[in-house]
Amino acid sequence: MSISHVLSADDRFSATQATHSGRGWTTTPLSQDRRHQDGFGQSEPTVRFAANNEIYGEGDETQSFYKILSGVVRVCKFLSDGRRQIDAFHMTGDVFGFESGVKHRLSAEAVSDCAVICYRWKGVAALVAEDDRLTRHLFSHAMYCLERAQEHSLLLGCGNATQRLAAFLLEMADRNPRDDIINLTMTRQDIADYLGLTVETVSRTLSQFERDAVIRLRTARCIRLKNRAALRRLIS
Amino acid sequence: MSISHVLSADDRFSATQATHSGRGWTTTPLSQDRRHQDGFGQSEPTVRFAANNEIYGEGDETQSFYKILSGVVRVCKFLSDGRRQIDAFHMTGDVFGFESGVKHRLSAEAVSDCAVICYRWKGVAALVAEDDRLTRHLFSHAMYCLERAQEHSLLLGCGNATQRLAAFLLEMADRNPRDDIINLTMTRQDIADYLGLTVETVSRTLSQFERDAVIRLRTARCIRLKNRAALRRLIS
DNA sequence: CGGACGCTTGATCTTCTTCAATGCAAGTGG
DNA sequence: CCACTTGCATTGAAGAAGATCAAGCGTCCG
Repeated sequence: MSISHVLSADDRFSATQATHSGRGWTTTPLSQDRRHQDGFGQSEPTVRFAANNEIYGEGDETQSFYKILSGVVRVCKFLSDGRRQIDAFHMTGDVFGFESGVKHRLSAEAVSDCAVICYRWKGVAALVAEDDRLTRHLFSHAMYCLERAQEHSLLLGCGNATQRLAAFLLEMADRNPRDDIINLTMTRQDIADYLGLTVETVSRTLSQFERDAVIRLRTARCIRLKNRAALRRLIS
Repeated sequence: MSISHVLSADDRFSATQATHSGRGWTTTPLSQDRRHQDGFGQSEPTVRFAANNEIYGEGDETQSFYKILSGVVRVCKFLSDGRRQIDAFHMTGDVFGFESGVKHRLSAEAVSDCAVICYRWKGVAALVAEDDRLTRHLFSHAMYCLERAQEHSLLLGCGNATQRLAAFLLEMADRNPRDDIINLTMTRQDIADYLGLTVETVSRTLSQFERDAVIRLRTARCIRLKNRAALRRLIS
């Protein structure tokens, strides 16, 4: 336990604390309702964020990184012309906000109501100096993030709208392999900003998938995969 | 020295070994003409690759990672339909081929004739276990690569052709800040595959930059930046 | 010299974006 | 309970950016 559990995706805290009680969400980082003993020599606060609230902003100091207990988070960058690129979606068990610089290069926002553990730290150097075992964990995590970032580049560089959405659906299905039902927490706009497309194109492409009997749109946010193989064939 | 120099971009070996003597390049990983004492407890071979030769391929075992003494390397992925996405270009001093998995997920090829130091290893775990100081270096390196991968995603997701090329030129200029002259080692096709465009669009956009007096194309591969500010304004 | 290769340029076609309208479900207030 | 608002999603029509197809051009090198 102690340190190593920080980065393991499926520790027991995720399960026990995931249940949140109705309303009562806070709009700014407060409401620490329970503290974890986490091997950092101090207890770590659980913080809740309401949907669409900022967890940290571009330029904020990197005083903490986070682990999701429940909910979905988007990490994104805002451009001067108002557009937005979403770098990644993070779900229960994921660690995010872990950057080596003094300031965050990206923002993080709650897609849905969220509960996260907030790990305070004093920069990579300090952390690494005091604990080699943790270093190794964070290291693996960095390499994992790197792989995912590369895959994302690949998708954006090579794929057309159809391929991007196929890849996106498979990615979401992998995250939550409960039969073939995907519960999208994010809006079409979020998906568009993640895939470098427009809302309209996302919507049209999903509709086309449904006409082709590849998926079933039970509701806009609840999708049933009817033909995974067809999706895989699209990206190949 | 010893370990830390492995990942420092500007160590003295880069300079002394960069001079290669005309022809005589090998087509496969051989020709170790000098060995470095590198703190790994064994000497590290210098290997040379001729332009367009493969350094490692997708699916090859990750037995080594590399540091460039001279030349340019592209790290890329080939798609089933014959297309190619270039993930990154690496130049003198850069480390590449460093992956945590058992097999390489990408290929690496020499863009120009290259000389690289080849560091053999037995996986991240083993390396990390035996040397904490090295771990920290590799860790920083991973975080640096992650940042660059994220920037690349951002570019591919949000930018149009003009913005992608502007960013590319500035990136190249930063790498080799010798006045305002950029010596591109790579072909237009390489650039296109890096930016998710076609050769024609790359060529047209560069021509447009020249018409707008933003750059001067002294030759196809030698570009003079006449108005850096204008390029920066394009990406903003 | 001539062929190969890489680069540029033009004309056309496709795909995605943009603009605009409509639909649809949830929440609110009279 | 029903009108009304509001936010998100879908759909259509028009436009633009980039891809594709097709020549040409320059340069390097045998």
